[in-house]
Amino acid sequence: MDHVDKVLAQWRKERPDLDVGPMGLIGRVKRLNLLLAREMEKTWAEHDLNAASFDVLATLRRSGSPYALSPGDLMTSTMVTSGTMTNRIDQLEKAGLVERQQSEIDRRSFLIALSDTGFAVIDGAVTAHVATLHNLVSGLSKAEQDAMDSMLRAFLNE
Amino acid sequence: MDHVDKVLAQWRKERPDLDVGPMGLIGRVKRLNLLLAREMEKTWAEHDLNAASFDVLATLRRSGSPYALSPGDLMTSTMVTSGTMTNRIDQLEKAGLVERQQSEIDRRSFLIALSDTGFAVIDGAVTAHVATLHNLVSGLSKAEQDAMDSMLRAFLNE
DNA sequence: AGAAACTATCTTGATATCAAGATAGTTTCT
DNA sequence: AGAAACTATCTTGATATCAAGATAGTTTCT
Repeated sequence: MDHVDKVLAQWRKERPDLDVGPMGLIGRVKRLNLLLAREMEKTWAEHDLNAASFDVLATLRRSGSPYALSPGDLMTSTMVTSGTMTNRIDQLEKAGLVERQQSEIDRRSFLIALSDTGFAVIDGAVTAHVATLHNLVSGLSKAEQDAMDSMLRAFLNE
Repeated sequence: MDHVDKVLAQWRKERPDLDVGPMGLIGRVKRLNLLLAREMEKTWAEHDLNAASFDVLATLRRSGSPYALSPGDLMTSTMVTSGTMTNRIDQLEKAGLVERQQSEIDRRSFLIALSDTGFAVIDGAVTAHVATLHNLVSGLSKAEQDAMDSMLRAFLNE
């Protein structure tokens, strides 16, 4: 009888006309997401990063050499708006983790490149982050993890 | 080969030393949550509500007659801070959906009560919301839904 | 060549949230 | 009774985000 079960019980009493079954599943997805986000934040904080800055640095790092993308590419990958991306880049630049490089061919555009410090920071943070992820899924067997992943895929592609 | 698979492929190339398996599962939980949240927002918007206001009104409605709780109780149920709750209540009061009632016994405290309009609005919104939830899970069979719910429970209780 | 349409990025103003602290009232202890 | 500790709620100041629009530069079309 967790929090979600209590909510369902309340609705069944107050609104017996509704079939609230799917609310349990969807409520648990939300809670799991929240729990996972909180745990991951802790690891990032140990490297002086947060969800936003980790997101940008990791996108640059995994894009491979020369570890540079345009703000537009970063917006697409991270699914934030242009205003948000400008703000994120400003802060990362101020912290010395990335630098803006003017494009030679199109003077409207920039490349956002990892600095040497930025590269070192994100490499350390990713290593720790992956270790945290292993911890987070350790309560499920490998088979359960695979089953859950398959179902999530099915859910996402419907 | 969805977005998450592409991210994993990039990491495997750039950081072959890391076992990024769990990143797929956790990344899909995040994306599913985002997708679900977006769909639910649409239904709420049709009733002039958003996640925050639906959250508060639904908590009051399912608490049963007399549909009134203290700000402290609402904070616990909805997991937001006191400043956030004050702001939410201010707006709901301005919209005429709830009213603040001074407690007779403890003059520090209030009860936040659904107004008649508030009751009608949340009852209509919940009915539509539950229909949306049924739509969202319709891609999975009943058996799959149950299996996924069990695994989410296991994950949450570890 | 020059106008119109398009593109890349940044700026502005508004919103929801949080952390920390303020305020007002209540309970406990001596 | 009065002080100390506690409680319930609100206020303040800071942050990240978004939507809309501004700015500067590029491409396409005639």
